[in-house]
Amino acid sequence: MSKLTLMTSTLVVKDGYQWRKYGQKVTKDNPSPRAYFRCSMAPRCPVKKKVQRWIEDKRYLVATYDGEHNHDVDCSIGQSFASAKSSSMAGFPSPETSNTSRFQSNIALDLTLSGSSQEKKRPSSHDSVEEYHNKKMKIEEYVASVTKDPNFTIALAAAVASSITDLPKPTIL
DNA sequence: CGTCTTTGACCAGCGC
DNA sequence: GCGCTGGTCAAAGACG
Repeated sequence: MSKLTLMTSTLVVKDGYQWRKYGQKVTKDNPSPRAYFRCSMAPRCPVKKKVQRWIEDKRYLVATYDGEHNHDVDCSIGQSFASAKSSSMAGFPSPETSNTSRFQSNIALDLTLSGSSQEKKRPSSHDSVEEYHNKKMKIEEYVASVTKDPNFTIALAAAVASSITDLPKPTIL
């Protein structure tokens, strides 16, 4: 739950649009809760987005877009999109990608979690090394297929740019 | 004080 | 017709 809260706490995600969460539901096919978002940049924008953790690997987020934006990306947001505050939505496709791939699913790579020490993706006591390698193979397979997509390069560039421009400040605790 | 998130309740569609 | 499931609404609380 806390991870989901983390996921949904950021309103401006890196697809350049502003989203408002209006619901959350646990679906049958995926134990991870699915969150429902609406575009809040334009009151009449019919676009909806469903965000759910990928069942194959919960480090990844899957965002499904429904509809088409009837407005442009806010320039300020669109620009800050490259250097937006780091959120777990990192790796979203660029605004252009989102528009051209309307009515299609977009995969959002959760890059921040990959570096999270809290993530328990290492082989645990009940997670054999073989199983771990199996999962790793699946991920690599998925990555290989994704990297063939030219849009992925754009998304990756945006994600890398954001991580560079938003280097964590030295926190004094 | 205004905005946003959370979450339980409600509704509609679909399969049996 | 009934039950299940996905999607949406709306009230309450949290936060800046």
